[in-house]
Amino acid sequence: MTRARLDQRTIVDAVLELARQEPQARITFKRLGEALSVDATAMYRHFRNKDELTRAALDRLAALATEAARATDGDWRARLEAFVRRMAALSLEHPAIGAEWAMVDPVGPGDVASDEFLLEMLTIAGLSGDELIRAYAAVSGFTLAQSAALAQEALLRTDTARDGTIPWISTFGAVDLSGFPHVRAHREALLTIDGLTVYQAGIAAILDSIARTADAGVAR
Amino acid sequence: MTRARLDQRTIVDAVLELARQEPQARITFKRLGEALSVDATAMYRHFRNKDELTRAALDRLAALATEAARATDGDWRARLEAFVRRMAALSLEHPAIGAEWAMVDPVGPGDVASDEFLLEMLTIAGLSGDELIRAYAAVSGFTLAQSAALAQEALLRTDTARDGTIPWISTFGAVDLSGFPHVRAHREALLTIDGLTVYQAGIAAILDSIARTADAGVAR
DNA sequence: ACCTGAACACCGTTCAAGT
DNA sequence: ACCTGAACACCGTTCAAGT
Repeated sequence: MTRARLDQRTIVDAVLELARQEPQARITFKRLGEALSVDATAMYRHFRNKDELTRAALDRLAALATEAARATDGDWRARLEAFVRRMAALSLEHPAIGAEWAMVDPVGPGDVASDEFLLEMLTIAGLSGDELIRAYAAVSGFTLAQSAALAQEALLRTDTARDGTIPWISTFGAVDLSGFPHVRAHREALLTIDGLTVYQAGIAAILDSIARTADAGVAR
Repeated sequence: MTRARLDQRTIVDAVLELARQEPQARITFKRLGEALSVDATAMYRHFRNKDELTRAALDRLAALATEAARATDGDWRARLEAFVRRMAALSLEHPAIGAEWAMVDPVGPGDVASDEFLLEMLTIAGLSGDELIRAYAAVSGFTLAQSAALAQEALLRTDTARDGTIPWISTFGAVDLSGFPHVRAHREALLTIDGLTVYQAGIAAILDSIARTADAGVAR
C-alpha cells in the first residue's frame, strides 16, 4: 500500500484490509501504522481512541451488509435472510472487527441504514406496533450477537476455514460421558455442527416465528 | 479474603467473586493475585494460561445454570426458559467472564452437563434426529452468543443497571434521520428496547418454532 | 494542521531463584 | 512442590517536539 494522506476513510479501509489479511490477529495501532506507512500514534489525529476507530469500521460493515441486502431480489424474508447472511460473512471475513459487534450502540450512518432496512422489511411483512419492535429486536440482536460469536471463534481458532465451518464442539476429549446418556447418544451428530449451522438454525426459527405472527395479523 | 492454599477451585471462586465485585473491569492476574494475597504469577502453577482459567470459570457458570434449571418445575419449555434465563443472569452478574462465552468449545464437565440438559428437554419435547440437533444448535448457540453480548455491554457501559436494562440503542445523536423514515417513525419505541427485551424476543421465537416442530411431529 | 517519537502505565508470560 | 519477583515483549494513550 502506498503512503496516502490520512483521513478517516483511508484509515477504516486499512483496518478492514488488515483484518481480512490477518484473520487470526487483533488490530493494533502498530500494525495499522506499518500498513499505512505512518507512525502508530498518527491515528489519534483522526479518531479519539481505538473504540471510535473500531466503531467506524463496524459502521462500514453494517453499511455494506445493508447495500447487499437492498440489492437482493425477493420477498421480505429472502431479503432479511440476505442481510443476516451478509453480516455473518463480513464478520467472518474481518474477524478482528466482527468480534466487536457488542459495542455498536452509538450509531453511525451505516448502523442506522441497517435499522431502516430491517424495519422496512418487517413492515412489508405486515408487522406493526409492539410486534414490529419485538421482531426488530429479535432479528437485530440475533444478527449482532451471532456475528460477533462467529468472528470471535474465527479469531481464536487456528484451524478456521473462514467460511463458518468451524466445529461448534471439536471434541469431548477429557470429559467422561458415562453420566450423560443423551450427549453420548448424539455424540457424532453434535460433532458435525458448525458455526453456520447454528446461525442458520437460529435465524430460521426467528423468521418462521415472524412469518407466523405476520400471517395471524393478516388473518385477523 | 484470607490467604488460602491455592488450587483450581479456590482460584475459580476468586475469579467469579472478582468479576461480580468489579463488573466494569476485566480480570487481570494482578488483581486476582491481590484478592488471593498471592503473587500475580502464582496462577501459572494451576492453569496453563489465562484462557484455561477463563474456560474453567465459564464451565462453572454452565454448571450453575444447569443446576438451577434442573431444580425448576414445569414442562420442557419452562425448564429450557429457566436455563436460558439463568445463563443470561449469571453472565450479567460476572461480565468479565460472561463476555468470553465465545471460547467455550473445549468442554468441561459443566458444559457437557448443560448440553445433556438441553438434549434431554428437547427429547422430552418430542424431537429426534436432525430436528433435535438443529433445535439444540439454535438454543445453545443463541444462549451463548446472546449471553456474551449482554456481558460485553455490561462491561463497557458505566450506566449499567446489572439486570439487563441496558438500552439497546441509547441515542441516535449525531446521525441525521431525515433519510430514514421507518427509524424516525419508531424512534421512541426503539429507544425503549433493552438487552433483556432482545434476549427474550429471540428465545421466545426459537422456542415457539421448536414447539411447532414438536407438535407437527406428534400429529404425524 | 498534521505527524513523530519518547515516555508511561499496564498487560500476559517466562524463568531463575527462593522456601 | 509451590510461590516470588525480576524481566520481557507488547499493548493503548499522552504530550512535547518537529515540519
